[in-house]
Amino acid sequence: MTQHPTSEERRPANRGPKAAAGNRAALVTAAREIYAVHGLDVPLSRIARRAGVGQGVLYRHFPDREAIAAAVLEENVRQIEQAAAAEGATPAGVLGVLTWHLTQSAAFIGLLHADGASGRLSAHSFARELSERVERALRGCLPEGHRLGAPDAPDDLMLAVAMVSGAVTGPTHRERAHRALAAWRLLGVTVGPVRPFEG
Amino acid sequence: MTQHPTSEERRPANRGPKAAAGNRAALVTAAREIYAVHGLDVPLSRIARRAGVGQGVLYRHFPDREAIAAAVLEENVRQIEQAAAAEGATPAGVLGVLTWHLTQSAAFIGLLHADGASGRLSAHSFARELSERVERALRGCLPEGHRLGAPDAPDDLMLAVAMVSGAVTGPTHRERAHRALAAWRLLGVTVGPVRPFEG
Amino acid sequence: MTQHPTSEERRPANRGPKAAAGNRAALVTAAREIYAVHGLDVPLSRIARRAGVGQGVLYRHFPDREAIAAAVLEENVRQIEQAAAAEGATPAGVLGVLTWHLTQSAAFIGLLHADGASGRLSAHSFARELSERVERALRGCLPEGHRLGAPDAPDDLMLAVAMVSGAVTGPTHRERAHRALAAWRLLGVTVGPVRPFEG
Amino acid sequence: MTQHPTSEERRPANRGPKAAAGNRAALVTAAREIYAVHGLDVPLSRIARRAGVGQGVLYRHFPDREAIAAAVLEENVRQIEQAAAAEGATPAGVLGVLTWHLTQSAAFIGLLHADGASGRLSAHSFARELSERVERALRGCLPEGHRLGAPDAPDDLMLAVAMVSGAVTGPTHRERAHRALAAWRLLGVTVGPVRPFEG
DNA sequence: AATGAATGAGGATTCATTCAT
DNA sequence: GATGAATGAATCCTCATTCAT
Repeated sequence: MTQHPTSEERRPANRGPKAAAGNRAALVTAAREIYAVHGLDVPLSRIARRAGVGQGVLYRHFPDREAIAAAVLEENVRQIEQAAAAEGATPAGVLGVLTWHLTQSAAFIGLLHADGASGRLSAHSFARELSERVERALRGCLPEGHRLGAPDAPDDLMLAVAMVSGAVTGPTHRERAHRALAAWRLLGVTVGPVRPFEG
Repeated sequence: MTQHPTSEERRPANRGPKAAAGNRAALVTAAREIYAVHGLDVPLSRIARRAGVGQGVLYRHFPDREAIAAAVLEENVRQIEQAAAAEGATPAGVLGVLTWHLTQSAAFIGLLHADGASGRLSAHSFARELSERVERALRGCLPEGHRLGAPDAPDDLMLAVAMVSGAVTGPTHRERAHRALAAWRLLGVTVGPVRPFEG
Repeated sequence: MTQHPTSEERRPANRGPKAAAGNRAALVTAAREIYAVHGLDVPLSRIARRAGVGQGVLYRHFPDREAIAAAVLEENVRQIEQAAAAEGATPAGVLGVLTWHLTQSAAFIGLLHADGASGRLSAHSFARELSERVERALRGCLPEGHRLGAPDAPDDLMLAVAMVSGAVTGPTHRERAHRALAAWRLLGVTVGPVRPFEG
Repeated sequence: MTQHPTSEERRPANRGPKAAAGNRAALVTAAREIYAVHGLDVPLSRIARRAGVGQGVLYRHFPDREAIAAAVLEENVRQIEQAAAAEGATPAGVLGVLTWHLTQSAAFIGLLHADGASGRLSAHSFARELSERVERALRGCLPEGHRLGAPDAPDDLMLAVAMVSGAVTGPTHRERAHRALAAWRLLGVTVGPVRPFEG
């Protein structure tokens, strides 16, 4: 993840079989960076180029377009899980991490309203799985029987997350974070600092 | 000089200029139906085919991809405006109409969180315009100085709409409407019947 | 030729059958103006629009793309014939008129090296005809048995014209005229004022 | 996501990366042959087909329409440069090579009157560059201070070349060479054998 | 195991030409 | 006779995917 040039337009030599694991990581990193800026609808060749590997390597590690998206999102989800599992995790803190990821990644936003009629991610089981992992992580750190808002609102936890994800727009990270926080506030939910999880 | 129209083949009937208005309407209808299911990122040829016209007709009526999207969305917005302007309009009623459109059209959902980093619609002025028309319509029928939620949440009206749009997912209309209502309820907002505006 | 708006983007009403002759003239004028600027490879619709008529009118008067080019060029050739037939015509004067047309019209330049392998006009008999009319007009006003340059150079009159046409390039009329005159000078030919024929 | 490659059909053999150089050469050859006959305004797909490669290969090697034209013309220019740089080069000999290329390639003819109002090549810097390389090559082998024709004719070298290029027409190579020689003769310029440069 | 060229289908767009009105 | 909409083939170009090396 560090030994690979991430500036686009690099054409490195074949670094040999040893680089396999590193290549995978480089691809995920490259994909994350590109997805963050351009969304999921990007030529795969661009990801490979930015990762500094050939097209074939991408296909070796990820059988299709969804696989790499899943790998990128998996890292987001994992951080949220780690934040939830950490010593002294608070709901506010975990939601802060979740929110941070929402502001970082257009793809992650998409994940959380995946299964929408036009969702790029819908109809892919990995999206549901990842979404459920987020849900489990969040529930795990909330008080037993916790409910947001009105008592008759069903499934309110992930509903709230989806709602916030709908609010996260804007060109700059700062602006997106601002709107996300405003959204949580509208829901009456307190959210900790918006930041990545750092063990 | 660069075209070799096969001058031998049979041509389907040219239905003549009288068909122009009908064709335009057919294109908008076809686009709406396709957008509703697949979102805005659809081959234009598909729209033309479904409308039962040649590709050229689409380009004649709509100079580019945005133009037809704008035409489709404009109808959604117009209904909301009409609902807001109608005799005896109530906030709940207008929001019901708005919500109905959210449940009908993936494209309309997209409009209301346009300007997201990866938004298909962002960076197109028509999206901003339409979005502002929705805002004006809604504000016009709310009590003076109305605010949703917490008093320090900025710009809360459209923020709430964006949030609800984030919640609208699901394969069936029924399910989408259900989630939209749940979202409004989480925000503490009462919404009238979810239905199209009918003068 | 005068009653028709030549500014592009005009959409006049149907002016009725009486306008037929005027329409033809308007088309030729429009075509000439557009050809002068953009060359022959222009959408026919553009010509019709500039002429202020429908596409169909163009096809009524000119069965194909070549026909309108021929009509435009025919006017150039006619002026040269008139210059040659006029009272007190001199070779230098007629060549001046010819040269003026060369500097005015990319299409006319093309005519005079028509039948080149890639000539847009080649393979169309009208090009040969027009070219021959130019030749007859020029020969008619030269002294009997006149020859340019070396005595063994065959067909030297039209060869010289073709050569000069090859020299006529440049963005401005002034520059093109300058180069045309320089070309004639290289051939040792005296050319009168470069101007249109005015009876 | 926007592509539906028919994953069922048989694919022609992928001849592998080794074919790259050969493909490039095949494309240039195909382009030269087609340009010679039809000029530069040819569908790129035709070139690819004649070269026996897919469309994509053409775009891989040549990013746009100009690039392949430049590659083809560059070879013409290079031969002239080599002829000019060769041991014992004479003006007549170099002009013979130049003339040979004029008779071979409609595209090369076009290059030498590039910047005409409707010239396909004008406004492309590569055309000017190549044209200047021809000029330098010719000047380099002419006697110091050489001038063609009248002493007041400006820029007479390339003017003469342009003039000859205007004269080069005709269906057969023989005829084109004949007219080219006649043109040079009219200018009083002696030209050596019309043939390609062979080191 | 990596490279990156080749393939070709698909989508966007333009325009010659026809023809209902 | 005029209008201008409709048609759709042709061209451009992109990119997912395969595969020789």
